[in-house]
Amino acid sequence: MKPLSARQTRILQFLHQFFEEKGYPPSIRDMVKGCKISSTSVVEYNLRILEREGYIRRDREVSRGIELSRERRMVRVPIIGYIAAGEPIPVPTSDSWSLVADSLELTEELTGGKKEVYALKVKGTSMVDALINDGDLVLMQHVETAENGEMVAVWLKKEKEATLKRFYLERERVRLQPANEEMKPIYVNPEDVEIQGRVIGVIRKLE
Amino acid sequence: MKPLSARQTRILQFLHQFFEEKGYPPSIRDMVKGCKISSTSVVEYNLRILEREGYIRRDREVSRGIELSRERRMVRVPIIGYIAAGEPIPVPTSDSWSLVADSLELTEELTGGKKEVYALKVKGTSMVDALINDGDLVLMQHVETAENGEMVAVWLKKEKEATLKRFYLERERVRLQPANEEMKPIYVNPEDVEIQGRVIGVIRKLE
DNA sequence: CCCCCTTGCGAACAGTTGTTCTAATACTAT
DNA sequence: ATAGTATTAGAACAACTGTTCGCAAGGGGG
Repeated sequence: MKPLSARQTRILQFLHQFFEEKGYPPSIRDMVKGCKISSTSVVEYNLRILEREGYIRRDREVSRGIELSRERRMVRVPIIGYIAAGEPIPVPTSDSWSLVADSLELTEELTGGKKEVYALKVKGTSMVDALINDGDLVLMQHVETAENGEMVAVWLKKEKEATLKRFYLERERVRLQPANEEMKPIYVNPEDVEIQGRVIGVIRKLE
Repeated sequence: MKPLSARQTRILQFLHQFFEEKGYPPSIRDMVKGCKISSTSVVEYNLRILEREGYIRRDREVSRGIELSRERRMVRVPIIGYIAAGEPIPVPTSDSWSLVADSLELTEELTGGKKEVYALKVKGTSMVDALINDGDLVLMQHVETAENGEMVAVWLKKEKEATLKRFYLERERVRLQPANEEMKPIYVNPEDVEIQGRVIGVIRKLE
């Protein structure tokens, strides 16, 4: 993307502002007025550049046929339960996406376009070594096996404990590494590890 | 809201679908074609009803002047810079919302409807005591004074250090409490504290 | 200097589009 | 059935709107 001229920046900014305000795109003559430009052809000229540079998409010959390029996709993520040290980790079922009361609305920017993302609310401060606090929301994707280095939610059968750690399968053992690099990893037997999901994000809301 | 007729439901559904697909609202004649209606006046007639019942908002005499009432709760949050232990904390300027290259799109669910929210990217692991990791995004709101108990970004003048802590003004000193409750607070002189913003959220994206 | 490219300007054209009017049809309650 | 309301149909109009064309001003390089 080449840098935009002052006029192009102005038009792009007006485009966003108008759309935000009205809910539909401006006409070329709206832009003439809004950006204090003297002719529609100047706008037309600069719109071509904005389109070529990928800032907008246009449908020619259609009034207000401008689409702002940034993705505006929203995803509704169900909060299917709580995650706490001593309790089993909830696993999504087929109903999860339809029958759940509480949910969270996110952009695909946060879910990375992944499918079947769900959220768990953290109960208690047992996950501070993963830099996760009481009340945080953990974005999860259901998997049953993990790649090395991925942050996963695991259930340790012997210890009867749920935890969030980075997963590394080593020779005959599994190394679980806390997100906080200053803290020491724990080593467990592979049979003791039950992978419940992959952590793809953390959201903390403060009041 | 009265129940909608089949035709009105059809139109409303087409409206959403068209908008989702194209990024701008359909014209009345688009709806005629898309909903297999024989006349523009029928669409006009039903649009009035949809407007009266609050499903849409219209700007009369404006082509494609339709705004969908549901879900328009997206906010673009500029990432105005980095926050690191030894560097001053960036403060938003009036340009921040228009001239920033990098930005984040969020729902108002996360910003709580607050105005002038911006984001800072965390550089380094110096904020682990706030349960914030390298690469995390901190959602901020610009304030110059803080209420007791709020999580704030502060610049400690004497120590030349940026940090995120809960703020408590006590008799003659300021107590800065890490989010991790197991860690001890630090006490500083009020003159040494420069409040740069209020933390309203934390977002961590994992790959 | 000239040439080429970018950018800006004004006007005109043709297709698009919201609106309105009249008439017809369907449905409901009395 | 009858009156009244809700809905549909078709057409015509005036304004809106994207496009295009000719022209000109500026700027950089040969």
